[in-house]
Amino acid sequence: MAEFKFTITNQDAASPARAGIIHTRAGDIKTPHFVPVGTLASVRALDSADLDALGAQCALVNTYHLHLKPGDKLIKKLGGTHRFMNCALPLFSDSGGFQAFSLGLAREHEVGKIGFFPDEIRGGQTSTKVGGSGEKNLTKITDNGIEFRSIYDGSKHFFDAAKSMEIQANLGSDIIMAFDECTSPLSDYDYTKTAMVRTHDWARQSLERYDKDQAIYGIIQGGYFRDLRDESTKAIAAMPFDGIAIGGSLGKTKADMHRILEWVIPQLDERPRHLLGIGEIDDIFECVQRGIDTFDCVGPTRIARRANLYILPGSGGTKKNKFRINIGGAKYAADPTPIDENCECPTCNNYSRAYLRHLYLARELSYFRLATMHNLWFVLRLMENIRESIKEGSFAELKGKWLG
RNA sequence: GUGGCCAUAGUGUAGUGGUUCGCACCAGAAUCUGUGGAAUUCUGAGGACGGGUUCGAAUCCCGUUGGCCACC
Repeated sequence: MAEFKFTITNQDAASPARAGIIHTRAGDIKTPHFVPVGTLASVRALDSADLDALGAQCALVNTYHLHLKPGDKLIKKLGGTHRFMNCALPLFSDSGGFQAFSLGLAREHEVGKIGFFPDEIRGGQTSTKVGGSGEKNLTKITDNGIEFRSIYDGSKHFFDAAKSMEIQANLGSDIIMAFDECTSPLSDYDYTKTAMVRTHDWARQSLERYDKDQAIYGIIQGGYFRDLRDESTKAIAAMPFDGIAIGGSLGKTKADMHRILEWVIPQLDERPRHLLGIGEIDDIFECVQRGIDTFDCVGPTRIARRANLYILPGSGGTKKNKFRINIGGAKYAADPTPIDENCECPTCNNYSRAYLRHLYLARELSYFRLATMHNLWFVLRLMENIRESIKEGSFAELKGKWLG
């Protein structure tokens, strides 16, 4: 903790956006920055050398998943996560609290963090699982902690703040998260409040039990309820965390999410602010503008594996998203150009859309790496441009250029 | 040449004398936000050809064509 420090180098004049440097024991992170998610001590399809080559400054690993596989004690025995995955970059770890949601109500109701109801987002497509006949809830949550079922064998695993801190200490990550309960957009006020209150208790317990050589972020909850967000902001900000994360359900639309940030961020001091689980292209602009320093999100890497590759606005794009093409599309079958003409990533420097489409359809494993490298490169370069623009006072201009 | 078997979507197959032929792959389009899931959703196209039996045939019968197997 002594080695953890956040320096704000530039404050945007027109918005809460800011550029800075998070100094961690494992190295610096220039912000705003996107944190690639490597749940199982690996950003899917990439290795640690790829991360360096792409210019990633850090990564995020997961407590629940690594506890189950291969086990945090084993990782500790092997010298910690950095050594285990041969990655020197600063590592964040999530507390496991998100799995209260992802393995719980999210599974049951098929909803995400931003709770568009499935019928709304799917444009009339119907699913037998929509609305609540989904899969089994693998969690049982009480004020004492969360009982998880293993996704592998159904065995029971109980997490409380102490356990989460112990696991994260074993993992040896540099920035850890306080144990929390992430709620669903379908949760009502009373439930969200109950979850928030125990998250605050767990935050205090986390502070008592964590490894003081690590830096720790507290997590603000409260869903899409203004008074709960206010209460949670006050409670978490009053605790001696090194940084503040904003978690939980972010409402039903992106506008709701923006509003939540506008409620919360003005009440925060200068500690680094992390937005958990968000990171589409437009979100990055909107949230940086509202004062977020770091993001983690599976989006760029997951959609890459599922054929969606980023392109600059104005160079095509799918009907609904001008930042992506679907490389599986028939129109790319004979396209000799790179994914994006202006991209200098290792994939675009060497391969055509036609080739990538072929690899995708043929289910060649190389596709996953090439696609993931491109999307990650794309987002990381975007973050670089955003940092630069904040320094030069041209953030609003850059945002306008991208979002139009 | 003789005998037998077979013919259903681009491919491989299921099934029944009676509303719009089931499935898989495939193809096309989409979804994905602190990663359970190289996952999910939607869409597409079908009974070789010619006769016959029957109220009704993709289903039963005959022939043609094509394929497969065995024997000579």
